[in-house]
Amino acid sequence: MALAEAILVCLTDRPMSGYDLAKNFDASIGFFWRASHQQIYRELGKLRDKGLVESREISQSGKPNRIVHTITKDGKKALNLWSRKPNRMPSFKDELMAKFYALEYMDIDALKDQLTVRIDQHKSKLSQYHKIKERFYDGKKLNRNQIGKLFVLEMGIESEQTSIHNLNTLMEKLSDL
Amino acid sequence: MALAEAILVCLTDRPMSGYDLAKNFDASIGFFWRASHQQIYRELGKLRDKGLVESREISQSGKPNRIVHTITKDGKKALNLWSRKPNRMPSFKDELMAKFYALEYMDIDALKDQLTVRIDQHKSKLSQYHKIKERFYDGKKLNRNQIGKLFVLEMGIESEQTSIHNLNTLMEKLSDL
DNA sequence: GGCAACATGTAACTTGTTACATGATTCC
DNA sequence: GGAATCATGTAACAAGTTACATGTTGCC
Repeated sequence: MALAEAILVCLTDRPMSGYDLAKNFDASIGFFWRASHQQIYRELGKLRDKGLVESREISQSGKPNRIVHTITKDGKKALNLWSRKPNRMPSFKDELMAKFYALEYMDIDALKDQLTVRIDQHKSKLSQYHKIKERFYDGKKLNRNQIGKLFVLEMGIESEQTSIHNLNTLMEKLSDL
Repeated sequence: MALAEAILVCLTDRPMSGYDLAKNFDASIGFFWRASHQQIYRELGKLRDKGLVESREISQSGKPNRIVHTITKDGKKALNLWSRKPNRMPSFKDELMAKFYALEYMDIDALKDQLTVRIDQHKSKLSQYHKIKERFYDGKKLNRNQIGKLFVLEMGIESEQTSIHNLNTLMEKLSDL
């Protein structure tokens, strides 16, 4: 159910096309929700059927036409309703960590390479978050919606830093083996 | 694909029934992989078909019979192969955090209650991890398999602590709003 | 000429969730 | 008498992944 809400949440910011949403998921809400463009297009269809978003096509010369989706009043009501419902356990899945659970059967050098890759990914996320913070939040007057995003962004920064630290420790331990 | 491997990883410890696995997922590997018992039973059927586990029924008086699954040589080979493959991006989904992304439309008091629930869940995870550490790892001689598990467990402890800290901060910010 | 970005989608498949179903034993 | 634990499963549905499909503009 919650992909629908994640999309609605994004659309409270501004009307967006499926393509915009897919990129937006990677850039901002992607810290706590991921979705591929196929999923997003499918879900947008359902949201339109339920009247939670309104879609209109915008002609563009050269490029293909965009279909821009706007959240409706019913969509906003749905968000408020959702806010009062209890949450599912956050889902978290990490293959790399699972591999450490059977170290005896693993190729240790391969794991080290994979750790390096993972650490780099977290570093690039971290610098991305820092850039977003500087650009859109630091020293700006913020409304309630923006403040919520800033809170989550700051948590994202903390949690990326912790991940990098923990993975570096793991790498050292693996090397000392 | 990786649920199969998560199950195999658990079975490197000792042969287990579907029921054992479901509980084990919650207690230990659950930090980085979750699965319901329905998923586990379905996947065990596939693993048996591929010859990666062997299953035999054990009669019990009173209780229903258990079907105990043991990892085979092919299963161990599959794990080693897996260890050399690159990992997917870890998947992470959190409804509660998503809600902060559209604060304007949310019921703030409801969110505070949900934050309290979440913090308690992390606290109970943390104390569970501490107990496991004391009981099975502290002051013990460990083989390579156990060392890997300890590494991950220590990461789990760190990351629960960070979560609790971050969520408390979030709660304060929400109250100051 | 080739690749990336823009832009939307379908089809087939695998995973994950929810609800249902059975039935004994133990504890309160 | 009722709930929890032990133990295994099916069926239906929702969510997520992978591969395919199309066609333009702009950059190197």
